[in-house]
Amino acid sequence: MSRFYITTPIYYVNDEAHLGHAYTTTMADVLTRYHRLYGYETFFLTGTDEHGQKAQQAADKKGMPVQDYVESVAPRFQDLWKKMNISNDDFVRTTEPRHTKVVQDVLQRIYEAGLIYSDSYEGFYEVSDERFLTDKEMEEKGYTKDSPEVVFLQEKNYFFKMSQYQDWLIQHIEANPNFIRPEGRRREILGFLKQPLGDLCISRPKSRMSWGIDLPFDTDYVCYVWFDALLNYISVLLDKGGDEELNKWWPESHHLIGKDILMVHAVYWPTMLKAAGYEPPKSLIAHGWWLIDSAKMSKSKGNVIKPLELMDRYGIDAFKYFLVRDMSLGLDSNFSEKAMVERMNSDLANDFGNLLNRTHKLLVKSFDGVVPEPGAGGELEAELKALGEKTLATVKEHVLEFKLHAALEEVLQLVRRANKYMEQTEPWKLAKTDLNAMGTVLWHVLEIFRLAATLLSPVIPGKVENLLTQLGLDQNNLELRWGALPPGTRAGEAQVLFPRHEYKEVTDMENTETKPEQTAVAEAPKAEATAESKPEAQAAGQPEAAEAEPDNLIGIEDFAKVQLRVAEVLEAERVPKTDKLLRLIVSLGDEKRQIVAGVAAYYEPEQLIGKQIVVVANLKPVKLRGIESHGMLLAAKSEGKLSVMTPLGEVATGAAIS
RNA sequence: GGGGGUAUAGCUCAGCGGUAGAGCGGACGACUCAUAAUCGUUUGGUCGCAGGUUCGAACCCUGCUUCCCCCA
Repeated sequence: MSRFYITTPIYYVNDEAHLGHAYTTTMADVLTRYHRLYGYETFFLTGTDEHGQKAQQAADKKGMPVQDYVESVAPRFQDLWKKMNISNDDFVRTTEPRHTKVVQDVLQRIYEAGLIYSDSYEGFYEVSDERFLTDKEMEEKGYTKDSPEVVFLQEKNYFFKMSQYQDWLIQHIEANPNFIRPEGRRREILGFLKQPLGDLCISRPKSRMSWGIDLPFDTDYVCYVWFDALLNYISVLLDKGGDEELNKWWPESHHLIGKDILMVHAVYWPTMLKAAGYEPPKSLIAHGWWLIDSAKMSKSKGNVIKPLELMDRYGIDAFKYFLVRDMSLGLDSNFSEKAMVERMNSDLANDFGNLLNRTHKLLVKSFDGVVPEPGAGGELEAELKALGEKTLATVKEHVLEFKLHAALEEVLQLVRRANKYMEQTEPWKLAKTDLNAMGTVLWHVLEIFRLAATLLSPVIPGKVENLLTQLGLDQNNLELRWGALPPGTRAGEAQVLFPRHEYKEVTDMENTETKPEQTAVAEAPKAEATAESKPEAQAAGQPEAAEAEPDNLIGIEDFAKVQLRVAEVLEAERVPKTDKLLRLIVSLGDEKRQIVAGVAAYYEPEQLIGKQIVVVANLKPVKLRGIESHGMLLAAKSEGKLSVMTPLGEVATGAAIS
């Protein structure tokens, strides 16, 4: 039996899941489901990377042991994949003994083979980035030896003799054209390997960073996170069944990764495996990024698309369909909600869903919902059969080359052909003249639909289940051959499979329409610096309030509309290219919020971190510089000075203010 | 500074030596079984710029430029 082993990167446990994570995992899932459909034995692995400084820092900030912290956040990814109906076979966490054990075994083995040596290094170390900087980087980042961001360190470390595998690696890449895909990425790596390859530092002294896997030969050190993380791809297999299990899957192993981590997968990883006595994986597939307004998606730009929100609004299957359909392998794609809605409407609602709906109605009206026996059929029907069979073959070709977007387009062509066929034959007219002919038409339309549904089932498994019910079929009817639709089955209730969605573009017009709140909020960056009268004006929603009549007194009920709460600032950073805005992540005790505040001219980000502040909690979210701001902080301003409001004594974060 | 990718219709992309393509969008028409759907017709491009090779270049070569990635 053919096999297929696919992995996603293990995601950093501290990261909040975003579109990129959802995309990679969805692609891996869809590829796995296709291979299953084609009869492959499959293994699909994903997981979380839980070691390293960032997890440690996050735990410290919360004042909890790092292991506890990791336990608390690790389920976030698992829950998301469950919600997204992802069919991974296993979920590995790098803090699990089954993983750490293998990492130590491999380290020990490489060490004993004389492939690890110790050396000392000195230089400036950037704390936030966990790495040493070159002189030039120091200069570029504007650091001096006294900068708080860097410390001068001299330390001994362990190095893996990666350099000695350079020639072997070049040869391997050249001899295996499909090892790195797409082709452009392969050339990139080969270009990189023209320069001498260095050795790889694989240790971190515990004095500096202790959250990691101990080096078995020197317990004063922990293992470098990448070395640790990469081994997940084999640790699960080795733990499960030793070399036998590994040998079963490894020859058919594929790593699906983002282009940003290609270097470690194409250079570190094969050489590590080689040193440990294993073969490189069969292939690396590097995909592009989802760009938003052509900018890289990043937390600091605040343009992080939250997959959960979009899924709730548009449905999981439609969302996955869009992701798979709209990115071509290897290239970056622009994400826009508009493009997504258009894609879902035209492909899924209009072409695919509506085909089922119109056929179902005809079937019920003229055949009491029972799938008719097809007649012999003529040229048109022969053409449909030929197209169906061609589509089966082409889709499989595309899938085996990881070209899922092309595969989906192929299926949609088949669906469009079926809609056209109905216009050509007009079965609603045949209902009055020739029921046999109508039956032949309906059977052919339904057979195309069944075939298309089968070929889409890896992408929209939930909806396919629904549509099978509507047609009175089940999973066994998802056969990959023309003609498998059994006449005589009785259809179930009709339902709209994919509803159409309207996309409302947020235009300037609309912004002005909702003037009372919107205008006020939109000016928040300026306003916050002069925030005194803000809450009242906004909560009341009264433009008049801003005009400040002499006796603009309000009742207690007006004040009660404003929810003021105590928040703790967890993170703060400047919004790039602005001199007034800070982006804050605050805790309200039970939830986290992102707030953009116009206080950068008065406060350094560090001054606010850890402080308790007062925020308006029930303010409508608004985007400032493309960053969502959910709430605003209170500050007093006088004579060009500004002071952020803070409670006089210690109170619980999230406490209500009245 | 070096390496690599990318640039084709309003949008998303395919084509990679032989008369510029698809889907979406726009316009017009047809139909009415259907989710303002579907079907047909149509609109629409000095293929980033400038040179070169060739009988012939979107495609090969050289040099620029845009955006992006990697390395230093």
